[in-house]
Amino acid sequence: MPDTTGVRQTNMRRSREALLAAATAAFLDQGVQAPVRDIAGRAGVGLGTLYRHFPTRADLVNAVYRHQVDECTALAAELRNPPVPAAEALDRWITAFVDFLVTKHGLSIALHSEDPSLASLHALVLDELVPACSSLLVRSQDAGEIDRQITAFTLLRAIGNLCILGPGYDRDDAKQMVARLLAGCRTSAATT
Amino acid sequence: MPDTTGVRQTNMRRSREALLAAATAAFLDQGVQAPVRDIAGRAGVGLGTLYRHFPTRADLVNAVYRHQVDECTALAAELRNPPVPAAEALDRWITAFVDFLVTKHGLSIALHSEDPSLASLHALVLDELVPACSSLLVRSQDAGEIDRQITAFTLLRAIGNLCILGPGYDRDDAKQMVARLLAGCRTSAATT
Amino acid sequence: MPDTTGVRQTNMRRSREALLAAATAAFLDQGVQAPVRDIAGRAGVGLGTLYRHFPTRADLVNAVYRHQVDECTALAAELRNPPVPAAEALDRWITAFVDFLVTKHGLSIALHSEDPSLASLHALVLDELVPACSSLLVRSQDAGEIDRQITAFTLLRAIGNLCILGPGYDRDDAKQMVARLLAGCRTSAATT
Amino acid sequence: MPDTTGVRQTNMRRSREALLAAATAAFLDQGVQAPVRDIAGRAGVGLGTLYRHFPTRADLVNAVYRHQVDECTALAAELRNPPVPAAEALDRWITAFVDFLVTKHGLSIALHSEDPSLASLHALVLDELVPACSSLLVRSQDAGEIDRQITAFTLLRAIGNLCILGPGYDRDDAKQMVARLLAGCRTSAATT
DNA sequence: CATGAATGAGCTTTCATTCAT
DNA sequence: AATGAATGAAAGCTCATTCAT
Repeated sequence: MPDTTGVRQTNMRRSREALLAAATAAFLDQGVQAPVRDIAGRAGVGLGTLYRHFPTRADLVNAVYRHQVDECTALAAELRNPPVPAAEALDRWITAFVDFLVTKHGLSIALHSEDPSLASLHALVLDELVPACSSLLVRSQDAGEIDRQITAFTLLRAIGNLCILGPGYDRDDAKQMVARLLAGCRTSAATT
Repeated sequence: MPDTTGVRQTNMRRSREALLAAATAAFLDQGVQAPVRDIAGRAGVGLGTLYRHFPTRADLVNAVYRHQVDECTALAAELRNPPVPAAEALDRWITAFVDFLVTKHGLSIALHSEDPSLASLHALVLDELVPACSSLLVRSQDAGEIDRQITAFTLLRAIGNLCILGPGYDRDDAKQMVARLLAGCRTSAATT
Repeated sequence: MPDTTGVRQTNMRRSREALLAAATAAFLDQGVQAPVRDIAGRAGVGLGTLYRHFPTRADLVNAVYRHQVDECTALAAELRNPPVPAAEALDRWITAFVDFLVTKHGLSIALHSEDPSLASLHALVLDELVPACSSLLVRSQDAGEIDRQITAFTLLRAIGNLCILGPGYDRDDAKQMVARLLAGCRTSAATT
Repeated sequence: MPDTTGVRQTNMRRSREALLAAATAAFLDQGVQAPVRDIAGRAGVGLGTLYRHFPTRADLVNAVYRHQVDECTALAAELRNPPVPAAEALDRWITAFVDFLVTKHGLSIALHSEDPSLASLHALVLDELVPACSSLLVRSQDAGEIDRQITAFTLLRAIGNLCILGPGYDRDDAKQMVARLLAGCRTSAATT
């Protein structure tokens, strides 16, 4: 009996990744509501295969966005490593975060869905992204550069919102708006 | 046979309004995806009646939000009447707009739906709200208070986005974020 | 506006009854597991109609068997009316009950399904048939004809079991076996 | 290259037996409808192995119950050996049979399934259990103790039915009912 | 005009069965 | 021979839409 485990795992991985890619694309095209059949179809696999890898729709949705969130977190870790000035570090992370959001804007949209199957996605963001942002934010606040009123969660949420694109409101608009929001969060700016 | 035309028209109007109210409420509770049956049910009319008044779902959705948009525009007109200083006028209009959005936040959500049946809703906003905002915005820009880069459309869109609420991000958070965004739009603020 | 309520109710009733008949037949042919689609098909109505009348599968199943159980109970009431001797009354009721069971033997089968959707069916039997039987049984026991150890529930259950037919075991076999079981329940008979 | 035939056969046998045990357990827990995957899982073997040993579901079902039927037959043979009085021999065999049925009550249930894949199971019972019972039954009938009308098949079937347990109807109830049925089969008892 | 019963396409999910490894 | 990943045909159920009354 030859050991075929490696090969099989490779094939499974291939299926899994095809499904993730298909789902990502489908969510972008049709929203998070995209029928699983379509996703399986795009991925070139059967329905059963989809369900083997992602037993419930929520599992698939989460996997897709966890992937994206993970990339975000990793990005944050990288940016935290070199000891850059607090303000610049926060700026750069947010810039990267926004870049990420507007590129794979499925996330922004998904984050606002009322769909109960996305409940855990919100938790994910809370658990991963908020701390990542918080560490940099607090440093900026300690340096007296950002208003202490701002919380990482609210900031992320607002940025997430600003990155929901649409006709006539593109990536550059979103980036500009985020930059202006940040400017308004600096201690020098007057608030309501 | 008595002429019942008047009565009929009254009844139709009543149905129409009941449906609009029901749809507004339903979209708030369950999102724009609310089942038509629920809406008819809330309105206390039959399904056929709903379909008579709003042959397509888009018709209903638009009607609902046109109503809300109209209220917005009226509000803008009122605010434009007294010759207040440019900056204050803009501030107050936006404050009112935000108040409106976060109260009937169905609009914010609907504005970002990918649903093709909402295409005309976007046009509506363009045609009504953008001019309303623009008049005040331009005055502020002429007074050198707001950066000339800002367009009414982008600003409205960004504000609309910031007003998408969610758990942990409530009306006050949205208001604060909008205020900070506005602060960041002032000429004194540094931008990216 | 003509009052069409009566007509509509008639049509609904027709659908309902077609569904009940179809379900009864389907349960007989294919067991209680018969697909709802098949039942709707047999009834000549759409799936939605089935769900309108019987929102859950359990509702349908119960409706079908409640009908049968009700007939049983009515039968019992009739038999109780004339003041016949205790032993004869019990005999006749059980004879009728058996007749009923072996004719519409869907009931016997359904009663033994482990399907959780049939939980309420069991309750139904308990609530309706057990008392019906019990009244006659107790009279026989008071007359010293039936062993006091026997309970109505156990007796019904046993009879129900004996009436599960199969190839080589037909109605007459079941009737004979029930008669012998009853004979064994008389006080004169020796027990284990 | 060593001769691995023996080892292989041992492994196959092991798989087979694991599958039989697993299926027996599964049928008990979940009924004869238990998913094949579950059975393979319980047995700790792959799905392919299950299909190799039992190409059709009927094969598996039959194998499981043949095993149980065989135990029954063996039991019968044992009981037939010592020359006990006819009545007692029959009593004891039936007692044992009932004990067996109510313990591994999967059999009783399976015997009444309408599933066509169980057709051959009925034949099995006919071929093995009926003769076993018949030999003892006839002796009792020859001794004038049991009514000549009774056939082994009908008796077995009736007993099998009485042994279908359920909530409120346990082993002891079944045993009592069987005893009473037997009592009713004695020549002294009056029948319908 | 209004009603709501009926329809059936479409969705998620399960599971028997096949077959490459 | 054994494995289990993949397949796809159902099944239960929802809901937009039609249309007889």
